[in-house]
Amino acid sequence: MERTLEATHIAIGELSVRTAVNIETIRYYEREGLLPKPLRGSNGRRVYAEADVERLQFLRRCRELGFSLADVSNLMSLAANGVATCADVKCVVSKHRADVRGKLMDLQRLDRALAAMEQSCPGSQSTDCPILASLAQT
Amino acid sequence: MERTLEATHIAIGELSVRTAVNIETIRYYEREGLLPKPLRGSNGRRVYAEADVERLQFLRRCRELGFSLADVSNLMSLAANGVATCADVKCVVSKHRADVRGKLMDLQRLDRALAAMEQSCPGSQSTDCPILASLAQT
DNA sequence: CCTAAATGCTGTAGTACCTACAGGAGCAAG
DNA sequence: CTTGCTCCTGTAGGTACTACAGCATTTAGG
Repeated sequence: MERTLEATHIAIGELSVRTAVNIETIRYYEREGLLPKPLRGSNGRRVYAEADVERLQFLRRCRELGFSLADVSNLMSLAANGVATCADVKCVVSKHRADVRGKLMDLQRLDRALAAMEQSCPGSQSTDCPILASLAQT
Repeated sequence: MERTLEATHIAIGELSVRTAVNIETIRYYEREGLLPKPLRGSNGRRVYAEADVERLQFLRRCRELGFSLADVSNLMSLAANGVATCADVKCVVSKHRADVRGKLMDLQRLDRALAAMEQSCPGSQSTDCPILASLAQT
């Protein structure tokens, strides 16, 4: 359990803890090409370096912001080669935000409709429910 | 093409048109047990009745309100036996609405975060993007 | 009457993003 | 030496559809 200055032999379990990403998910990202195939120790186990921690943290933050894996892949290559302009990056973000706002409005409509239903129903022991009636309306 | 008074020989295509539900989706609902297995004509094709139109419309309306298929199944059996109380139905609706409101708040947080990112970025030809910087923050 | 288009059938696979095993190997501590 | 932990591969499941492939039948037009 020695890890002093040269901490560049990171096992998948430690990577998982340090990034708060599930081990199975890490392997999944590798299969999907979002993380590079790591080196393997003589026992066949994956060996990571600090750079992998940073890459995976980037990935996790993107996912928390709701970006698709395709978007994340996109953003990563933009970040990687250093050729990306602000305009390129902002475009990805704006598209995603438009998507989020669309979903937001859908959910707001939904919430209003459900609120109306809730209000219409006394929640009593009656077997004649206005909610069912409105769902069954011919 | 005769369909005058006794219109109780409905083909799946007509059911699809009348309910605005995809044919493949209708067959999927049947497989999942949300629609009863219909009669079959001598040619093996599905034959529906008016009651099926109503059931499928009920189903579609529930889906439009974002209920899961499990919830819909639940609501349908509540509606079917006539033993359901308002309280039972309202409980399903309220749970779902709580779920929707949860997602709504998640999306609002997301939108705020994305808006902040968008504002931080000039969208210029600069290759030093504040969005990438914030995503890569160590 | 014949043919072409439309409709229907079953069964399988793909979508997005993981998560959860099964069944096995290797290594360290007690 | 045994127990327990971590790790490995490969596969299946969940959600709600959608999209074929490959075939049979029905209907409309000429």
